[in-house]
Amino acid sequence: MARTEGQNEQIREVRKEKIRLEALRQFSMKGLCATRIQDIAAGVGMSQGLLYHYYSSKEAIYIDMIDDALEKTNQAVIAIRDMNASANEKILFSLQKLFQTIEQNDRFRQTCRLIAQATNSAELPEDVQDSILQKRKIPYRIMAEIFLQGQKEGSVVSGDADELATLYWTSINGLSIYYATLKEIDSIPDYKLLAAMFLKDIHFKRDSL
Amino acid sequence: MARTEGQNEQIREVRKEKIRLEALRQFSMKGLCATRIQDIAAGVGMSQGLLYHYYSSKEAIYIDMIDDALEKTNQAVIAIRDMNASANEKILFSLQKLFQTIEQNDRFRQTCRLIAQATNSAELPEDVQDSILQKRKIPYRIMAEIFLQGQKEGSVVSGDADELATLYWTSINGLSIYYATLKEIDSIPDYKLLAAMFLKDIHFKRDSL
DNA sequence: GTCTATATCCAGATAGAC
DNA sequence: GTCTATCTGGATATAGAC
Repeated sequence: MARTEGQNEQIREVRKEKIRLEALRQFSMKGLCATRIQDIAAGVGMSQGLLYHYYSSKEAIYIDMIDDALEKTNQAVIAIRDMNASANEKILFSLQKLFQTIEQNDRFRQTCRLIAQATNSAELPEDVQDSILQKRKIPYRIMAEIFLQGQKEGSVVSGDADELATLYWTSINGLSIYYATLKEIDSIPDYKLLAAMFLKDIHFKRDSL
Repeated sequence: MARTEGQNEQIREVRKEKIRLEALRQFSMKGLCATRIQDIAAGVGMSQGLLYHYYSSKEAIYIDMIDDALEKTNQAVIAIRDMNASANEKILFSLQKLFQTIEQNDRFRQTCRLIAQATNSAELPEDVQDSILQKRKIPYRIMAEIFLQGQKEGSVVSGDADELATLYWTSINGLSIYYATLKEIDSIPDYKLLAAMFLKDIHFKRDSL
């Protein structure tokens, strides 16, 4: 009995999701160049030729992963900004969430690692690289807005808001890359330590808790 | 007139240093796999074949760069630890130096980027990767010692010293990677902001300056 | 020490049968 | 949709002449 159109569609979707999962895993570890299309196929459990029925090239898979990762990051940070809360709360909440996700979510760590690699490695065509860099700027810009809000409210330390945002994201980045390389995560620092870079009275609060 | 042995030796040394410089530049941008031996040769201004009279393989160049980078990092942090000073001073001094070097020294940024890539990308044979990870642990261990000293002296916040060291290096790492990817560096945050994660009264000091 | 030419290998991508 | 077999290009590494 022949398969219906709908069943084929379903097979495609399931397969494609498996490819994405495996591609993220491997790309995040080895980067674009050192990851072989054959390894991804083997990881998924399909032949190497079949992969080309889902993606037109290795690069296409990679770009798909990157776009997805950046898009999700941007959505998340926009949601934080639009919270009805003080900057102080937004900063603490975002850091708490980020630390928690770094600690618990393997896929999130892989995503961070992938973004870091894509941003810091120039193995893509220039136009693609540029487009990545543009999207990458959004979280920095939005965090700067939040820090500005905090400075007006008096909770955030003085200084250039863009620089504070840089410090925020580069620290998160360094941390998530670090934990992405560990086999097992035993402990992760207190997110309030990072908050101490930005919030005036955080150490006071820490000690009084 | 034939060249003497000494002159040949000298040519070799000059050439080798040029190769190292160019290899660091390119590896730090594109990683091991995406960097072609031919590009390095072209960057140095020599034929591709000649490179093999200086190094036995592409990987050999890479490993040489990594070892050198890790060695220098370890020496630097050991020198900080052995300073005759309070932990408070050691932490502030090291951060000040690091920020200054990130801002001013192109080669240093490349080195950081290379270490980050080598640590976070699994494109090397496992035994080499392991040896890198071992050497990489030393700065973390030593910073933890300094934080312990600081906790005894009362200047450093409470908490697991290993976690503080992790936060210290991952933040530095994230920052240097970020600046390594920029064409031009206009401004870099105040190093005292980072110090606020570790030192109890840093915000007080900042405001009073 | 330096170059050009070449051997060798391997991975990305395609073709065609089932 | 899936597989095996194959084409093709490109990069590492070597050989041999100057």
